Order: sequence, then C-alpha cells, then structure tokens
Amino acid sequence: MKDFGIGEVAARTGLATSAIRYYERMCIVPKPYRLNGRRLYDDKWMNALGFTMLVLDAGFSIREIQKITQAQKTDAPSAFLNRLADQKMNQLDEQIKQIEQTKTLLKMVSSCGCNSIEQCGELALNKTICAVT
Amino acid sequence: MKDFGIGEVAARTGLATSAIRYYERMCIVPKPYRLNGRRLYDDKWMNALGFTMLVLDAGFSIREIQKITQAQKTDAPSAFLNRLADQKMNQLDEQIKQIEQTKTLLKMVSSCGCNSIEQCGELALNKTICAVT
DNA sequence: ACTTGACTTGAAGTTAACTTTAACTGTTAT
DNA sequence: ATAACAGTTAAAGTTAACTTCAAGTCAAGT
Repeated sequence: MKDFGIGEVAARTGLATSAIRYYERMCIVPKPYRLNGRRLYDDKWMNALGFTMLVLDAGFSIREIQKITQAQKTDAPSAFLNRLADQKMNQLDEQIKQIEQTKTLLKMVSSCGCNSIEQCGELALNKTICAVT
Repeated sequence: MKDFGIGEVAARTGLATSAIRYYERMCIVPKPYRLNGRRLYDDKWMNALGFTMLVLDAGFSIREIQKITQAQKTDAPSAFLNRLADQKMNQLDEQIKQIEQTKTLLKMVSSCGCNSIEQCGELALNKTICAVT
C-alpha cells in the first residue's frame, strides 16, 4: 500500500474529506502529491496528519498550529515539541481543575436538598461569583 | 438594595449587558420587571441567573437549558435537578477521561525522544486511530 | 458511448453564543 | 437647557472549524 486517495485517508482517520482539504488550505498539513489533479497521500503524510490531529485534540486552535509549523522551520524539532507538550499539559491540567470545580458545585446542588432552582442558583452565585469578587 | 438595573447585574456577575439581554431573549432567565421600559432586577432574579450560569458553565447548551426550564413546569424541581446534576456529572467525568487520555499521549510524545513531528504523529495515529478502528 | 463514482475548485452556508451597530428614549448633573 | 449617561430595540456582524453547493474533470466498467 504505497499511495492512496483522499477517500482512504478519510476512511482511515474518520475525518471528512472536506476536513482534510480544509486542513491543507489552512496549511496545518503538508500539501500532498497530485496525479491528474487528484491528491495522493502516503504514510509519511499520514504521520503528519496524526500530529495535527493530536494537537487539535489537545485543544490547539488552527491558528496556533499554523504558528507551530512555522516555528518548526527555524527550531530544533525536539526542543519545540517539548515546549509544546509542556505548554499544553498545563492547559489540560487547568481544564481538569475547572471541571472538578464545576463538579463540586453540581454535587452541592444535588445534595443540598434545595427545592427550587432559585435556591440552587443562589448557592452557585455565592460559590462562583461572590467568592471571586 | 432592593432592585437594580442591568448595569449592576453586569457588574456583579461579570457578564456583558448584551449577554444578559441575550439570555432573556433565549428564555433561559425570567423576564425582569420594567420601570419606564428599563429592566429592573432583584435578588430572586439573580438566583435564577446563578442557576443559568452554573449549568452553562457545566457545559449545557442554551437549547438544553431551554428544555430544562420547560420541564421544570411539569416536574418536581428536586427530581429534575437530581437527574440534571447526575447527567451532567457523567458528562464531566467523560470529559476528564478524554483529557487524561490526551495527556497520556502528550507525555508519550514528549518523552519518546522522537526527533521529528512525523514520528510523533505516527505514535498518535497508532494510539488514537488504529486502536479504535 | 455512457454512466458511475471518486475526485477537483471557489464560494457560500452552518452553528453557537454572543457582540456590535444604529437610532432612539428617559434620568441626572451642571 | 443641554450634555452625559444608562438604558431600549431589531438586525446585522463575529469567530472557529468545518460543511455544503454548484459545476466540472477523469478513469473505469458495461
């Protein structure tokens, strides 16, 4: 299995073909070869896509990924990757903390025995807003 | 402090006035009283907003919240709230699991000593996609 | 020869959750 | 009285990450 069309890339990854073309337009994956105008992909290209999918999944925006692939040209790859991974790791930890906080709030709401939405809302307001202000 | 205008609601909550009016249009907060056409809010209303902010923060969409407030009319509030909280709790746990998975991947990427994005991408592809297919 | 199926393009459409704009009204301060 | 200020509306604009559309190309199969 040397080269393959966009349909197979879609089948392998679960992405829509339109998304694959979109990533190319956005320059967050390399441009593939062409045969009679049609895109032809290989496994090396697939690995680049794998990286893009990973960082997208990790929460990077397309704009950020554009900068990343720019930086890659002037920077040692592994140094870059480490910085990237560390940066994102922190963001993910932040997200988890956020979610845990919301969970705590939800737990309070469901166990406080309050019998109206207003009462729960008051709880939420006090915990999230007044605590901050 | 009995009643107050939209500006103070904004100041107390950190929401933009446009967002507050938007929530009203979307029917996910009660309509406030009016004085000379201007909205007048009180603490009871604020608690309703507190609830809305909580569930928004918990990841409910506005559409979902609309259904919630509909259901509230025909359902015992606490039963409703418990179902709601449980439902969302599960979703939040799912999210955390997702994030943990991504973290594991990132850790692998940053510690695998691979020296190209392609190599990391391959790793990611194998772990996330081939494992699923 | 002709249909089918996979592909191509640029441009326009989608969705969520708001924000911005334009034109206006009513209250308060000088 | 007049300017500044806080508020009002409906409608249009914003952003991200795609998707959908319209119109066309190309190779293979019947």
